[in-house]
Amino acid sequence: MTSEPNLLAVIQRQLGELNKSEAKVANAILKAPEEATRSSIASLATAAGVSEPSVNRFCKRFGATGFPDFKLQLATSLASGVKYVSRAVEFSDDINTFPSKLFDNAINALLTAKDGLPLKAIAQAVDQIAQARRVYFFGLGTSAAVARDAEHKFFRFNVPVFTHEDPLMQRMLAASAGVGDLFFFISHTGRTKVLIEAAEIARQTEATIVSLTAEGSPLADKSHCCINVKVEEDTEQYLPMTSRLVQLVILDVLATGVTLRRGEGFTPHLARIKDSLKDTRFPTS
Amino acid sequence: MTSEPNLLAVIQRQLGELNKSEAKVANAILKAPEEATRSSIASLATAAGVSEPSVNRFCKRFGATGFPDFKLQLATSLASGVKYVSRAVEFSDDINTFPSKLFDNAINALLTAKDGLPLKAIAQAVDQIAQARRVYFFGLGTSAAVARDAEHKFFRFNVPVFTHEDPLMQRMLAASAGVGDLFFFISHTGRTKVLIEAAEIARQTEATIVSLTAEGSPLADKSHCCINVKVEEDTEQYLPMTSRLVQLVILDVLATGVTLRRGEGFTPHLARIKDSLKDTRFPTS
DNA sequence: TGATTATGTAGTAAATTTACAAAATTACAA
DNA sequence: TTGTAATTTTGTAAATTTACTACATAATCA
Repeated sequence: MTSEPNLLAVIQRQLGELNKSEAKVANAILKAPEEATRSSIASLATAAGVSEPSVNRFCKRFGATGFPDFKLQLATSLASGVKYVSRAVEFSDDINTFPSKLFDNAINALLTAKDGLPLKAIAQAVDQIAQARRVYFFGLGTSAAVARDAEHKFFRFNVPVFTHEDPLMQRMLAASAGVGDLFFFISHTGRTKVLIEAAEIARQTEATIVSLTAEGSPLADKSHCCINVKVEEDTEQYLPMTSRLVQLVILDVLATGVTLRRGEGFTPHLARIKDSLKDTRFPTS
Repeated sequence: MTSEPNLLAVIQRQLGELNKSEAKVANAILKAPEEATRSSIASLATAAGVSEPSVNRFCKRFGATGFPDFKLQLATSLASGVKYVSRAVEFSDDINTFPSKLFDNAINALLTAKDGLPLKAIAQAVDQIAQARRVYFFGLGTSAAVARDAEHKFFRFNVPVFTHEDPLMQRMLAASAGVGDLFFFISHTGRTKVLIEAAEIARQTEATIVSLTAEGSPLADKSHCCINVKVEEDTEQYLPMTSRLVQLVILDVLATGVTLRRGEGFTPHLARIKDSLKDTRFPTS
């Protein structure tokens, strides 16, 4: 059963090849798709100005087993695409509206990213990280925080990691790199000059270069392996919030990938690290 | 009509408060959600081992007008991208399964957080940050990265911010605090000793203490204003990934809230900061 | 004009909902 | 505890709505 991702588009496309009454039904649905999912075959027939069997035949024509099945497909199709519309925060917003807008945008970004996940690049990056002797996470500005986060994560997963926010340190480390070193660059835009320069320098060594950045950016060009993050700038007014969230989750994916490669025997190690933090905390009552 | 983004999660959450037969229906649906959207009330009743009206009552309990409406909502919810309630990564997972699991968990966490957003505390925190002379963001471990992120964010929004990862610096700054100082503590567990100690020290001054942490934790007790993050530890194997994402979005909410308070006249300032970064980047072709 | 296709009518079957009664559970008093 | 009344939960059966099928009529085309 191939559930069509965009049923409305299919209906639209076939409009010309439909019978008169089928076209009427099509138009009625196109005019108010949401409503169509909620109405009975009788009311839709009335709305379209045709008989009930015509509606039924229309449904079967589009691959459904009947009217209820069609409604289901339509609802599914409507939901998959435009569920979370990105909504920009406006100055007229108040406490009841803007927080959920921001959450919706974040959720939307993750959903979009999940759909277009570059699995091949991720798998490759996992391989390379797992094999690396040392991993350097480099980022600047907000991406520095992401790099710092990656450091924490991978450190727990027993990968020898280093982070530096200082561009000069980044250059020097890049210059002195060798086989087994992996440089992981994180950048929202992929156009930050000093970061690209560091990547260039590293590229001249035997080191591996992986980046988490925008597709087709200068930084992506310099990398052996680039994990593309789909960037939707529209809603990002002044801070790349949503793309940063996506970056964090992707780093989590990478860390998890590395752990899975280690296999089940690695679990005690994680437990030990978790235990080591126990004494720094107040016990749960 | 508030169409629930993740109906399955809602059902899962309410499982405990359901009647016996309602719970049977819930389990049958959770076990095979896709199938449920395609079956009749009769077959679902049989599958759950209850009568048809019980299924109908179940549907109404969850805000639907009846069984067909419920199926529609369920289908919509399933299509919106988040397939399952919360799925732990297992060692048998491969590249095709675990990345989407992690994304699903992240999305779920944000959806859940969005539902139970402590708007009052957030509004209060926005007020306090907007009025503060200085804001210190303190966190340790993974929360330090979140604090660092907050620094970047609020800095852009022209709030005088400081971050320190060093517990000793945190104590000293806390000790020398005065009126107009705001300490913002970030902690996943709210039980990190050194952080709580810093909060205690700050509490003895005239400073304001805000925390982003777990409800009812020792850290929350020390705060004038606590923004609770609902923590779902179940899926968090060794890293508090999802709660960190929630923290980040909430910080974004706070920063946005502060900006909105500033009013429209503040926009040029943001544009200027954005411009100042222009020369550090390669232009878009 | 005959053949073919399209559409509607009416009846039937299926699915859903409602009303009500039986069963189970709970609360409370002896 | 134990029994009883009140309340809630659940199921049965009937009513209603909804969807489908078979067939007849209308429209279209060769």
